[in-house]
Amino acid sequence: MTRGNVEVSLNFRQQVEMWVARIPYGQVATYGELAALSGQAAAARIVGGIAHYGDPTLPWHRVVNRFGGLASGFPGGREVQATLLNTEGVPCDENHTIINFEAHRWRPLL
DNA sequence: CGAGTGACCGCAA
DNA sequence: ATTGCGGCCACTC
Repeated sequence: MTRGNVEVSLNFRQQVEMWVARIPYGQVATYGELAALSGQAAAARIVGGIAHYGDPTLPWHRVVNRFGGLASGFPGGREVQATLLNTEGVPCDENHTIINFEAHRWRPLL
């Protein structure tokens, strides 16, 4: 409600998209993390919905589940997402899971 | 305008 | 160890 504070007035979707846009090159974040950063830790599922219907220009390929596994509905398939991450220096195994996931995980507090 | 669905997460049998 | 279920918000049909 704080008129001077823009973040509070933004909706959940807006905040999620903002956080996704802030994910740096070569790092990844989880749906739950983005949901928590947006104020609703239990709304991780909504983040997936936003990824599907939201702004496609955002780096959604840097968003994965808590296990470091790639998304199932990524445009082009998980193979494409794995290739994109690999290009950024984030290797994935044959199971479409990020290798050394914790090491590449983005830390907003950092 | 109402209801269903979704690229998830955490906990309980 | 695996399976099943509830919860949250936004968007589509």
